[in-house]
Amino acid sequence: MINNLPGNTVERLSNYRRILFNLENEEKTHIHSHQLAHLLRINPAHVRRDLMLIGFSGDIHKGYEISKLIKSIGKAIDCVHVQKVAFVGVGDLGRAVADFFNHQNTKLQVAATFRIGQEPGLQFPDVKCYNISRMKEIIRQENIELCVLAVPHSFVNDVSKIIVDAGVKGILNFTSSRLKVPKEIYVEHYDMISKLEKLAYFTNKDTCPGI
Amino acid sequence: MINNLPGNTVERLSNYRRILFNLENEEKTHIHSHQLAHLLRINPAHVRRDLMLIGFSGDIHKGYEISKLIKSIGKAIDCVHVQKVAFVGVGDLGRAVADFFNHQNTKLQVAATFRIGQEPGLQFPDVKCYNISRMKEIIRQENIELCVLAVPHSFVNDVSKIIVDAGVKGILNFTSSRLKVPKEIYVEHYDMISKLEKLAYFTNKDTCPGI
DNA sequence: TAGATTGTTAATCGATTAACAATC
DNA sequence: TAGATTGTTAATCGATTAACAATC
Repeated sequence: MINNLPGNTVERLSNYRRILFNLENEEKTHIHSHQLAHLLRINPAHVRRDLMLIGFSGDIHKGYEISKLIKSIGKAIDCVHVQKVAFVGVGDLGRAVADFFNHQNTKLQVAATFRIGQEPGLQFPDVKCYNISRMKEIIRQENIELCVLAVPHSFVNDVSKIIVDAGVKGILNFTSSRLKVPKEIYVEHYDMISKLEKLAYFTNKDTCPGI
Repeated sequence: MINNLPGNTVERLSNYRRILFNLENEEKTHIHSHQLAHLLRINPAHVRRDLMLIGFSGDIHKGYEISKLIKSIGKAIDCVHVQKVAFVGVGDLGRAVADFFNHQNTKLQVAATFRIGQEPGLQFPDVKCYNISRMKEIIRQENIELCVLAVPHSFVNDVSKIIVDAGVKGILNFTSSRLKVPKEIYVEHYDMISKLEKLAYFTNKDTCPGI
């Protein structure tokens, strides 16, 4: 891993890789910075700069070699060991993510989903769904390190406490609450309510009576 | 509405308001910039600057008056009419969002959820769930303007075409695909895969062998 | 009054983009 | 060669934060 990458660069590298996987399946071997940029709706200079940060070089005529770039991104952002992810209360939205991780050969793997107050079952192919009462046990047993958390407001404190006690290191937080967790736990917060209100604002601002 | 607010400010105003609703329920009447900032883990200057942008003034001793601030945020970011939202393929994750909008008195309202290939039912209290085959019909009938989209990769193009044809103005896109929609449709993209890979990176970078 | 907070400008910080020499 | 692309620096842009006069 390369230690000092900005968060936004890491996200973009992840995006590049996902697109490169697809291109590889289409038998493409090389891609230019402006082509990759176009696919992601970003600036070509951005692509070149990000690849510069991970020390990857392209050919001035052919562009970047796709298979090597995929490996190079892996060396930059992936950990050597596989890391397991759990979805807590997320429901259907996690399915596409689980499909991607568990079929592409990545270092992340969706190991379990949990839900509140409902009989568990096999929610997605290859991923077991448990009742939330078994969460601590399963997280420890499976050595799960990352959680996507999306339980109702009234459960947030109890559930996040269990998650942290079980040894999870990072949480992607879809609840509208700020989590009270130790500062060594990395939390990424996503608030769908404020994103929807923002969306509403921008779809309205030219038509609604303004100031 | 105030027409030239930066997107980040709109998001923060939405967050302020949500917190203010809670404080109002606790019978609080006033709050200082540093208190609001603390609750959101941001800088007090940020709060004051955002409120300056919407032309709201506080009392130098008591701080900001909560009920008036809530109204003022509404005037700044809400449209005069109620806007309806649909969740397409989102599943359980939408529940907390639906609960919030449909119980707090906001200008957004979750009017329907759709799912692929499963018998529909009443998924959340007060929100009907339909099979996706009825989507165009229902969106038109209910005059739904915003969609949260989270269907599997292979459905994205067809479903987003239907959504746009039905007249939706904004899409919160949780699929990993960039949508091909007319440019007057406002799209906000959220990519859970890259967020998880970023989370993995930051939880690992100090312990994994680095460069 | 002394002390604290607001409103607002200016400084800082970081991320994005433009520019261009080097290269083939 | 002429033209195109890379790698990299410098400029730009926007967002955040510091600072402080004004106020009560």
